[in-house]
Amino acid sequence: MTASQTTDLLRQHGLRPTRQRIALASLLFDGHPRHVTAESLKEQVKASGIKLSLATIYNTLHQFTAAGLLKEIKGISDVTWFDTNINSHHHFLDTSNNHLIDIPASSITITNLPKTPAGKVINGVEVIVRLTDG
Amino acid sequence: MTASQTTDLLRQHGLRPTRQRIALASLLFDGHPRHVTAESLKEQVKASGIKLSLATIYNTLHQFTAAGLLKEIKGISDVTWFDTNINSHHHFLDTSNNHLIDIPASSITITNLPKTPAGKVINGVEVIVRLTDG
DNA sequence: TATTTTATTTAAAACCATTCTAATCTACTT
DNA sequence: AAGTAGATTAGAATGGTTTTAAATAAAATA
Ligand SMILES: [Mn+2]
Ligand SMILES: [Mn+2]
Ligand SMILES: [Zn+2]
Ligand SMILES: [Zn+2]
Repeated sequence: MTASQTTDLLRQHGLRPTRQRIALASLLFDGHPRHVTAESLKEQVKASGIKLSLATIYNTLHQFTAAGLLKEIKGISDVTWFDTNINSHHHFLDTSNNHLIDIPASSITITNLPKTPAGKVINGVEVIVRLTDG
Repeated sequence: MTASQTTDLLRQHGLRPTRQRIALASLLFDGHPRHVTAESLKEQVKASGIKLSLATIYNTLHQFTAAGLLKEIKGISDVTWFDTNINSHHHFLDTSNNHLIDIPASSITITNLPKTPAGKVINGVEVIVRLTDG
């Protein structure tokens, strides 16, 4: 993607094409799917000779997410949960009150799973069904 | 569960039946399934008039987990991930290197899902397939 | 273009869940 | 009862993330 295409993309999403956003957008939206953390992106940025603050990386990742350019992988929440149900099962996560409700393992079927990468083995499957009010 | 049954349970799992562990075990293993965080458990403990430190709650939750009495709900990891793939899809999480690999949404089927609680609506489904070496 | 307005960036501090440290205390063994 | 290994604790440290507030840059206006 050229610099001017990146600029257009940002403008189309209501974001000023600053030097920092252009740098991050051109790293992120190169056509290949990517999964990044703020730290991993900071390292890529550093490797490419650009200097920008970690706060800007966080700001930008959240702005790109709000604009629909990225999706945050949410997981269960930012605190560690412990479960007295030690059998394999899954969860509803009620985001209105942060409560978990069990879903029996038998409710979920995995079909056509891509083959696991060579030398790897499946260690567990965790399904989170997110609930909101309404 | 009586105090002596709780004591037995702890001993059976190689844990000394201390006052603190007995208190936490009797709150946790009352026969009803529970999902707790260190903070939520601290509040229950406090409400029941027992005094013990947050460090002990963390220690005990991890010891109970190591003993197989609890299961930790792991989520994706302790850092926030952002994904350039904004379509609905799922992930392998390779725990040996903390890398994510996409799994198409079509690979996962949900069947016999318990009915969503009244007034709630499903907002998203996230599946994490955990991989280890071997 | 020069000026003004508004949004953005940044370093540093704050935040918050969790872990660590090291001193004290307790359960078990002899 | 004494000794020892293990457990608890307050408080400090850690690490990812957010906030603050001052400096800078982009857009709008003249
Ligand atoms: Mn966030
Ligand atoms: Mn843990
Ligand atoms: Zn559960
Ligand atoms: Zn993905």
